[in-house]
Amino acid sequence: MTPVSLKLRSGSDLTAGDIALLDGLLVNPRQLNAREDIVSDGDRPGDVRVILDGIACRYKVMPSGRRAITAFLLPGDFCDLHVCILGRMDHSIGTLTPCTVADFPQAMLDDVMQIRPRIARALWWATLVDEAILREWLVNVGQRPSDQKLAHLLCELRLRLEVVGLATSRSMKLPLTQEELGDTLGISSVHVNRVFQQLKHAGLVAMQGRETLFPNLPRLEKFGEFNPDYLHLKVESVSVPPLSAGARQPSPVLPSG
Amino acid sequence: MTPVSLKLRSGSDLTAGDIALLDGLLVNPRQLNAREDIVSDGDRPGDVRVILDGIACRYKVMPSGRRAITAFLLPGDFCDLHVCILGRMDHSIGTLTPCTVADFPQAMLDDVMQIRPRIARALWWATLVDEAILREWLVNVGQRPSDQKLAHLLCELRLRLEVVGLATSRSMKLPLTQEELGDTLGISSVHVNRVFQQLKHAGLVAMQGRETLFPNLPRLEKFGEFNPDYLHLKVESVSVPPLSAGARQPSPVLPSG
DNA sequence: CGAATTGTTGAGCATACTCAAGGAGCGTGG
DNA sequence: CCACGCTCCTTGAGTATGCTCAACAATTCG
Repeated sequence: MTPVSLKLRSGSDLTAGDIALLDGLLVNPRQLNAREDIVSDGDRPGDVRVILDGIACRYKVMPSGRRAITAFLLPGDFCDLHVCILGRMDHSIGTLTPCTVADFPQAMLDDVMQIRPRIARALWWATLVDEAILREWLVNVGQRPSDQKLAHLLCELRLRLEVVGLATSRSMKLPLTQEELGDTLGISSVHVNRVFQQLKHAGLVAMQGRETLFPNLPRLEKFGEFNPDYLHLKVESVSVPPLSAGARQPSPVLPSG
Repeated sequence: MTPVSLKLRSGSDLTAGDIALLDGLLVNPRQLNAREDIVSDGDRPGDVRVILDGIACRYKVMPSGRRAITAFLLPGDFCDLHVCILGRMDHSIGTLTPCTVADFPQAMLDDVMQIRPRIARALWWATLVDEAILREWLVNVGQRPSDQKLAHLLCELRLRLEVVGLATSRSMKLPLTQEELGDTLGISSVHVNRVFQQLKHAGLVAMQGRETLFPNLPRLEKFGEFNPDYLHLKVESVSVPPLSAGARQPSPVLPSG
């Protein structure tokens, strides 16, 4: 079973037949090095790329030369489902680690979506979850102080990796540099470093070689205000008790008119 | 013609018949006051809501009580197309100004998407553009200094309003408070005020009553690093290289008939 | 006209940035 | 096996951007 079906199963209802069909349609698997583009800004790719192994990212390059990372693509994620409609890429996708990538031929995609409504629905679901993640990142990056931003991002990555079998509630292997985390959170790599140390000193994370350890995941999730609802997983969250809205200041947001 | 078809026509190819059908399916139009919720976090709404007039927003409320605005919904925008699949709202939608809202019955939606592939495609397009806007906001909020953030947001709103006939290249009527702009950009309302004044003094924007004027739109767009490509409008703008004649049409994703 | 909301300004402070230098880890080649 | 070079991490110092608090002015709306 590929990470694709692992992932889609986590949020939708696919039968064994659906899964076999899906996995069989992934063609032309290939290895890419770290720091290679899978799809570049302005491309009009024909087929849809899927990540089978490794970590990639969506990114935009600012006029200043700074890179803004807008998504992490983990095993099982689709790179550019949307390009079939929008035509041209408005951002690039590049590998962060060495990756295995496969293609999902666009013609097959059209057929499958007609013939297997459950699969069409599962792909819709994946697209919409990507959008929900974007909303959550926007909130994270826009509104929280850096220590909470980092905590939140670590929690999300851990859970998404767990879905595809690459993390546990205790640890994950996260081969990202502090600069990449900074490009994601909109803070400098120097500041990522300092904030990371704060989290370590607070006992919220630890490092063991290249493994990131979570000595106290509930506390980390509470600190990062991480509520996994936005990932829309079927499996009710393992580790997370509902975020007690321990509202520090229950000020109204939309005053009743 | 409703703003819905105005908007969808700007990015996809709808026939007069499609448009008449779409507009006819909007039922139960109603007036809402400013600062009312259209859909609330956790809801499982049945039908899809559409904004016909006024400005609404998606927002999340942080544990601190702070409101994070993740999208503006302008006339012609769909509120919650995605809920059909994801089930539960992971954020709220509320009016910012008095609004006219109508419903698009979910059953109709399913039918129409099967029978009219062009409409299905247009709705897909709208969803994907929403996602592209989110990516751009993430970059804007995460990476740019406040003055550029504000400039960029103003440019986007102006263009989106122009699409539905509510702005020109000279001016727009934007009834948002500085606090709302701050909740969107992740900066305080006080700072919005100061930055706004900088833009005015620089001659990039001006106010005339409630109209926002653009004395030098190209300069504002340059300053805000605004490149409209991410809105994926058909009307080709500035920097977009020409589509080669006889360009291959991207194949449809949903059944064509 | 009065109440409420929104916009404006100042002062002091906190968060996060830049620049810069040094250290640790790792792969490569002599 | 060690030396080298590269990348990444770490730390310090000075600075800047943006925040909070607070007061007041202007505008809107009932």
